Amino acid sequence: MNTITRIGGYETLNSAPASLHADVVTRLRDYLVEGHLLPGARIPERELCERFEISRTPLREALKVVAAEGLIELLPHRGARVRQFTEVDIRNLFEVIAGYDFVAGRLACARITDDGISAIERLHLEMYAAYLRRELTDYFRLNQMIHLAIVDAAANPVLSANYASANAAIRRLRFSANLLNRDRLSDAMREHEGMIDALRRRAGEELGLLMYAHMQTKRDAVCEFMREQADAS
Amino acid sequence: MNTITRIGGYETLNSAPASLHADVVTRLRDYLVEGHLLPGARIPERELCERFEISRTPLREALKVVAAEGLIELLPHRGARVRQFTEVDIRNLFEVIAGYDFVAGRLACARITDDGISAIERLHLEMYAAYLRRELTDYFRLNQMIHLAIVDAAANPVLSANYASANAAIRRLRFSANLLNRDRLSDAMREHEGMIDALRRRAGEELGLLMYAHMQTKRDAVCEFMREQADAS
DNA sequence: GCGTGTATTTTTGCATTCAAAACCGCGGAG
DNA sequence: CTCCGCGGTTTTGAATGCAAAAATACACGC
Repeated sequence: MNTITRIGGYETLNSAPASLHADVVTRLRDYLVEGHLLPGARIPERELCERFEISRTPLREALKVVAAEGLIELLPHRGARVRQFTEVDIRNLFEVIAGYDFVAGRLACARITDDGISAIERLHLEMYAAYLRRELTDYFRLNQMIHLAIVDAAANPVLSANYASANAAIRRLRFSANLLNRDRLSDAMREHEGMIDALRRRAGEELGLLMYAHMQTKRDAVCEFMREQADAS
Repeated sequence: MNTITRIGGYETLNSAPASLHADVVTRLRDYLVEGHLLPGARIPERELCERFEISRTPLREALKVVAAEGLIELLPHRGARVRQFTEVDIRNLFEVIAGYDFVAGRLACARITDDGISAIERLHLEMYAAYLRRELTDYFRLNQMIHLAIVDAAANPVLSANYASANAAIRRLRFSANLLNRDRLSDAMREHEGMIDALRRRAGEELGLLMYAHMQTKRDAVCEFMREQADAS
């Protein structure tokens, strides 16, 4: 028998067969992150009930939770809408995520195993290969995996949960931004080189600051991209 | 007429007459933070319904949201319990909060007005006075206000919301820890002196690192306190 | 033809209902 | 005496129902 699946207490990351409620929250979040609904679109309660084969009550509970996470917004008597992130929203999110990366870098150096370092080095090499081949999908995926691996190495479930939540909001956006800012890739690669080096030396303070600066740079790149998009339209 | 009260999108901090749902979430959170229920205690659904004069549906929606925040945990078919924070939980929370403080310090220096700095300096002096008089309640309250003021000065609603949420979990605990670790107060005061000085010079990088280190120190003090408490029982 | 006021439909928010699972007290077996 | 099992009660989780608000359709006046 599996262990009890606690909800709250940051245990929802378990892949255990969670309760219906937790399951619905996860499915709803994924559905949104995968971009089936356009930003600003009304969320069709009735339709999602049919899709998930549940009644309105559990769906509405999930909507409130996802709204609290910031993926959607609830307009009184007007239903739920897919959150429209402005440039300022994204900027704010990146600044918080940069803080998570800072903490992750510091703690990871203190807590990661040698095998953990090797694993991240391998990911880094793979990412470098993808960079050379200009395979942006792989590059992006590996990039994400490296950051996640460092966050996980910090061995702090609270950090991991918050990081995941904040990232959900910007995942899609970041990909498009990377796509259109190819020229930024070489800088990002250089920054990653430095990060891996600091990790290898377990220089926590240095890694933390590097990761923070790295995310601030990304923040600026993404925001610039958003402004271009906005101007174009 | 008042503006629309958005929920999600981090607008819930507004003091606007929020929807019933947002209101219930706030009341429930406050009720928990104020410590009316002992950690580990079952949350009496029926009773809270009567207290808040609502039916079970909106209360249960609020329970899921507060569970996602980590204040309570939901045990399938066994109801909601007030979260029992272990020493490890608190340690993890403090590490994340330290990250928020780091970001807040950096951004505040870049964005705060001169008047804002003056206001914080005043709070600092008041806190110093409370420290000299050993008025711990005031000291603690002013301490919190200073940290909050710096976070607000960062002008990042995402940061503010996350900070508030993380702090809710440890507010009570931190107070008891301060109470019993009087000898740590002078160190804390010295650290605060340095922070105010860095803020005055708008030395963001320095302030960020000072605040991070300050919270790490607090983390250790609180965790030590928790271990003592645990050993004593 | 276009804007406006009104009636109808739909959707939302909450209360209530209902089945199922957990709790509880008690009796019996080991 | 302790442990297990069993029926009744309580509590939980989810579906449904219902009133109110919003969206929509539509007719009327300009």
